[in-house]
Amino acid sequence: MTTLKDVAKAVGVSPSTVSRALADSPLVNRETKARILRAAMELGYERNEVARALVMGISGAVGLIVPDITNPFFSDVARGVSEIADRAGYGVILCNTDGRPDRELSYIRLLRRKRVDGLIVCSATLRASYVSDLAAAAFPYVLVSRLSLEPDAPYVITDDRAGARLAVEHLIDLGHRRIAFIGGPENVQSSRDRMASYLEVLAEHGLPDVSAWRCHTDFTQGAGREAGRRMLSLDEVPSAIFAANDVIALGVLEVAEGLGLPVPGSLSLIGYDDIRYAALPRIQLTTIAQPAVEMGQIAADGLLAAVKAGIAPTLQRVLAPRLVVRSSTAPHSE
Amino acid sequence: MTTLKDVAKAVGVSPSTVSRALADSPLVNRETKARILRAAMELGYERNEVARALVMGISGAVGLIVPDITNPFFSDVARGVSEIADRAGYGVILCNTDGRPDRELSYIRLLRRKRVDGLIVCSATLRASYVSDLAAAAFPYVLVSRLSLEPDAPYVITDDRAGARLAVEHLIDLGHRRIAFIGGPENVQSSRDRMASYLEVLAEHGLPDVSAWRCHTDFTQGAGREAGRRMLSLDEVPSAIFAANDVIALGVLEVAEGLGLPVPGSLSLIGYDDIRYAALPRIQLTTIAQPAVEMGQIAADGLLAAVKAGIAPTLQRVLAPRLVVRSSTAPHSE
DNA sequence: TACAAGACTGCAAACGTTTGGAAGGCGGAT
DNA sequence: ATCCGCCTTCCAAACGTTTGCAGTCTTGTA
Repeated sequence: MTTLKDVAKAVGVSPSTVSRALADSPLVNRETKARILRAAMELGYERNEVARALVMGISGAVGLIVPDITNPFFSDVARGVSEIADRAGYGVILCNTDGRPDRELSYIRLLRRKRVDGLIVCSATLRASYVSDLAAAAFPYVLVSRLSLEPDAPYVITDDRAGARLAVEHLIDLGHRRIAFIGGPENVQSSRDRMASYLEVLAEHGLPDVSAWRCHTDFTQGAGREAGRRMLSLDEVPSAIFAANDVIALGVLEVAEGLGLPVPGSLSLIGYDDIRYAALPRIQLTTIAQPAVEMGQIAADGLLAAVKAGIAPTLQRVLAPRLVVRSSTAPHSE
Repeated sequence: MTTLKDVAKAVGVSPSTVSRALADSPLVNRETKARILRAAMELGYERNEVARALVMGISGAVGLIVPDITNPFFSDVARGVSEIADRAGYGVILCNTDGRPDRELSYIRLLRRKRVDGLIVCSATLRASYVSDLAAAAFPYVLVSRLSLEPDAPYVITDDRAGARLAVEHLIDLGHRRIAFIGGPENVQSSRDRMASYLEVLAEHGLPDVSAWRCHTDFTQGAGREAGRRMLSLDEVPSAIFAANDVIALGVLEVAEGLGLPVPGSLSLIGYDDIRYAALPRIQLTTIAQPAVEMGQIAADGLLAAVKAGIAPTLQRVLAPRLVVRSSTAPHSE
């Protein structure tokens, strides 16, 4: 690879002049600048960003930590982050944790060793001690869609309690009284919030809390199938299920139909996230929409702004979830 | 951040000794090594990978260039790449090109400036001159799922002609004779191959090539809707559509049902890729499966092996596509 | 003629590592 | 007593930039 020095030698100037010329500094003569630019082009010079990062103390990259890029919600977030980062000339380093705290931690370490300029974490579990470490080290980061216990961590989330409320109240409005909830992992804040809100709304309407009708599980289709199968083969089967995300809901949909329980005929089903595939005509899943791409954009924006200003990100943004009624929910008739 | 020097000072040795100790070199005394390790721990030392990258000439990162991470096929590939890269301690830098050649080029440049150790490109268009540049510069890269014109580029693909043949022959076996094809972008090799194979199989069976029944478009749902709408409002409407990927197929599915053409009752529909959502009970899209995660893994494996060995990747792997018959295709009855 | 100012350019240090070679100390063999 | 070799450690250069400071040269002014 050709270096600054090579260009300098070719033109007959010092490396520092080349550096300045390429940075378009007013300190260097127009004509020399032109000669340098031409030579750089001819030699196919490409600045070595790692050398630059070393001296400048900035790497031009941010880390993006997600549980699973394969989940449409997170690929949307990634998309949003990537758009903003690109525009600012930053690279995005992608990490999949599968929700495992040990992997989160080792990723964080890797990324910090790589001296990324900031971190976007969509994977935080509740007791993610590394989040406090980040805060303590004044390392720039933003949490997306998942909170940790760190008191004033910067974040971009939607209001999970409000979202869950929308979902459960929608089912109640339709006349359902046997409403089940399939949550995500217990150590994920948003998952707990949705559960809490579910219980709250139930109580407000004088509906009983049946423990067999609620559970925590994983945010995957397989987990949805499993939990769905369990609940739908209960003696007293729920007439509606609120799943903590769309992927789980699709799993439930699968087993419900398999068990001869048409949706929404015999079972109303509502999801969360409004992933793209929830809108398919054959699916038409009623759900709570979260603006995933936008969340990624906002997080990246906030992070990069702070990084550039050399301060810690401060944004704490709570977006409003939105009920999207499609045809996986129907009035309860018995 | 604490540096090697800080640790050295704390222990009372030279930085080089610390460096060797942390690399577990046999050149340093057991006892000193222990002291150094302890001090490093206490000081919270984290090696600066960018400094290391500068001197070692390797960055510990690979670039992954995809058209759109939001497309399940590519998020699966990303997943596969990420798994392998992680295991080897490499970072993955994600780039979305939206299929635009200018963005591909600028990403390649960015990544080369960042001195990534290798590149996995899922986004190559046919005349991607940068691919030849990579080859010329002996820069390690692997093409995934998309070929360029570069003669012996390393790649991991599935046999697109065979896949398309499976699809079209399946439709013909079902008795269809009015078979349409909605392709991807014309400048994408796999897209052209599928088209070519479609025409070939048609000819082999003495079926006419009706130009209104085939087109190139984008690999998106919107494009699928549009093309589908056009073809399904023709005077002579096809009885079966072969879409060049599942995302397009889902778009077609959407408009077909909207136009009162039940699938597979009035229209048989077959896709390509076998994305996760094609298997949903409500969707049950017949399709040609490509092992996306595995393709990512193979590509990353081959790339990293070559990078470590200091040679150019040589793998040219053609995987077999597989027909997955579900219920979006049915015998033609007229 | 001398001097100041301004416009360029070069020198050298710094960023935090790795690593080849030199150097120091020590024990054992001659 | 001398020498050799081994074990351990250090020195210094190198990776490719950026940038404060100092230097040079030109030009205009007193």
